[in-house]
Amino acid sequence: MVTSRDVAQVAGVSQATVSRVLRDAGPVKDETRTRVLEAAAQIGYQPNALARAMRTRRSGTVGVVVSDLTNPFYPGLIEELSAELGSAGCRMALWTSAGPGQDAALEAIRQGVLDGVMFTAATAKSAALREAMRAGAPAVTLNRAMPGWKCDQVVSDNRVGGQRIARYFAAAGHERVGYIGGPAAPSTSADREKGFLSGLAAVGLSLPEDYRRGGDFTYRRGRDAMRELLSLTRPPTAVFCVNDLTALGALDGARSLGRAVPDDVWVVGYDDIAMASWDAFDLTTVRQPTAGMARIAVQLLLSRVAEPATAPRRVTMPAELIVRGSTAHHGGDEARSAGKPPTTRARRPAAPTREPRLARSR
Amino acid sequence: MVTSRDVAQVAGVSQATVSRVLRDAGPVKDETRTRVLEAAAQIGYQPNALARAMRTRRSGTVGVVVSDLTNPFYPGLIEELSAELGSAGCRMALWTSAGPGQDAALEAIRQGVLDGVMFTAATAKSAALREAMRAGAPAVTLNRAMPGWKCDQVVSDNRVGGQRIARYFAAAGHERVGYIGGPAAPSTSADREKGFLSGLAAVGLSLPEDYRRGGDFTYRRGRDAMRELLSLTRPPTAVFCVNDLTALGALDGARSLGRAVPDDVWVVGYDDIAMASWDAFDLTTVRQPTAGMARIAVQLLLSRVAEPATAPRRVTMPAELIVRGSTAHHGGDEARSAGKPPTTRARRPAAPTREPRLARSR
DNA sequence: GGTCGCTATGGTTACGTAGTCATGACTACG
DNA sequence: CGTAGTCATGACTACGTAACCATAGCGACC
Repeated sequence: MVTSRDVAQVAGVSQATVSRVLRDAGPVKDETRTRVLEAAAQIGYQPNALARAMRTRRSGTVGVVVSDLTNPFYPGLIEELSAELGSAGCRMALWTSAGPGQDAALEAIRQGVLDGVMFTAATAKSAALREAMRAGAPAVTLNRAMPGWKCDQVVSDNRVGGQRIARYFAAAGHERVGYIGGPAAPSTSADREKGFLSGLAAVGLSLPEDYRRGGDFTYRRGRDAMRELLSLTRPPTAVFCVNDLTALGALDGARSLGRAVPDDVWVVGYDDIAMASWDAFDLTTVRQPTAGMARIAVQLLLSRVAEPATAPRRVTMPAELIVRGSTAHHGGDEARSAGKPPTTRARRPAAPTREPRLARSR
Repeated sequence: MVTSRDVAQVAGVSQATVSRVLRDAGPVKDETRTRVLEAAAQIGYQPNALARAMRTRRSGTVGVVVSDLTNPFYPGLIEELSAELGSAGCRMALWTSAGPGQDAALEAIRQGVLDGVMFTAATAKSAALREAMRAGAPAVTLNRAMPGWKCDQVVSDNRVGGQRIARYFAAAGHERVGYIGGPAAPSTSADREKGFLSGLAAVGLSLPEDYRRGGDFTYRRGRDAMRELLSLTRPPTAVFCVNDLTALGALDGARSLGRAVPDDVWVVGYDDIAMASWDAFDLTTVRQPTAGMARIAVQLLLSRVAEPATAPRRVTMPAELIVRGSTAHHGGDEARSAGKPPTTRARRPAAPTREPRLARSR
């Protein structure tokens, strides 16, 4: 291994000067600087990050704990986090919270290998987050609001997102609306549900227990829950699903019972994962600004690494309703008479993606 | 921070003894051991991984470079890698090869923060892999065969996988078969294509240029390519897609033209991603043993970390044809006459997943 | 012309651990 | 009972870097 001492020897200076040059810290004569840099390049010197980390107590690595990579929302988020961290000169260590991932991340914090942690799956019961904060590690929850927790938080406005969908349903004249939810603990599902309920209440609609199903963010549960809803004697005509994966299952559940979407029932999801825009689904959904959320999460975390004592911050970003073919022509007779082959689902040729509240198609 | 010296002081021993106890190395009296362990627990000692890494030249972190997280095959693989690495006591640092990810991983190697690297997106042009090996870092390519490269390699048998599909098509009586491929560089697409072609040749079938489309592993390209194929005057009756994502696009492309799957055209993918078994797709595909591949990749990498001089190894694992509803009732009139509502795709109620070569339904 | 202050640099140490070497206590054996 | 060998432990150092402190050189100012 080639060390800064080797560089010093080649350049004819001391190791201290090499360190100064490479960190661009302290006064160095221009001529000396170039001599050192040339020597470093010549012998292929790369600073040892471990030694540097030990000395500075800064590892340059950020931990990310993600709940479930099989939900495509998270891979997208990770890609953006990875890009942001990379451009900030940081590495990313990844754990999945399934299994011992949370504890492994916590262990890494305690062992000093992480400058901070990002939790994308935190709930009020998260022992790992609590312990991480107790250990004094900078921590950010991403996509999770943690009321009362003294950590930085980045979320999109799930409550408003849910409200919008309620208004969207109501504006289209739906009276029997259904809801397929998620686990109780995550703030995402809780907030979306609260927003949806309050939005319904605001327009004079209610959500009977019959029209309300629990879920677990998965395709399978969405499919089964939708089948249950559509098997009711008076099934809902519009169903909001707590996330896209659930909604995709709901779509398939509806089709498996021979119901047409959107003609017989509207389906709306949440997240705008890539698949939502696929032809097979063409799902109306709410898009979270994941790129912006990732960028802000990284900013918050790194600023807290630099300045640990700042007061906890919460950033809430707006969400956007994306209208596609799984809604919007309620009772659309023009679609049924379009003369399409029987094996093709009726679908609007192009879906507008703006002005959600005005999107009613008749 | 609490150090091993603090533990030593509390336990009334030297720091060296604390180190011996915690690494379980060297002779230590039982009584001393318990005293040290109690002291460590009492003051909440956690060894500093950075200092340990610097001393041992072993960071306990493995780098993973993945090409494209939006292809669900990779999240699945990562989850399994994460679990395997975790149970081996290693951390995982993740980069995406899009953007500067490859170089960032290489930099991490040179800076000594990684014990080794896993490349899931390597091609013959991979500068990062070449440089990593030149730097002497243990490296494993996962899901990529690199003929002539002196690195450990873990792949499934993509050639045999392609051959099986050719035989499967031929056994069902298909004479006009199509192929939607992938980029030329990755061994996965190249081997699947070679296998498919040789399999066709073995049963006396050929693949005309018209029936052969290039691709890029994406849904969109699969959809567009399928539309092109089905717009031919004599379109293929069975299409093999180089991966599932392409095949899902192909399914939607076929439907968008009003063609029924599998009645008008069979579609087969490769990877068996979670979505392939969804009702909306019900895709016949080839399953790679990802869990086993991940386990072996970790084994190979860690064994090379321990013993860098061993000869490069390549492990090829078998792939398995999974038959679902996107194939298997070629010309199935019973499906067309099933009386389902026009907006629902015809589909077999339950798909057998075994005995591929005998699966023809008439 | 002496002192102050600034620049440029080198010597040295510390980060927390693992490993090397030395040493004392104790056991076994002739 | 002396010695060889083993066990148990402590003192010390090195890993590669950053940071602290000292110092030499030099110009400016009174």
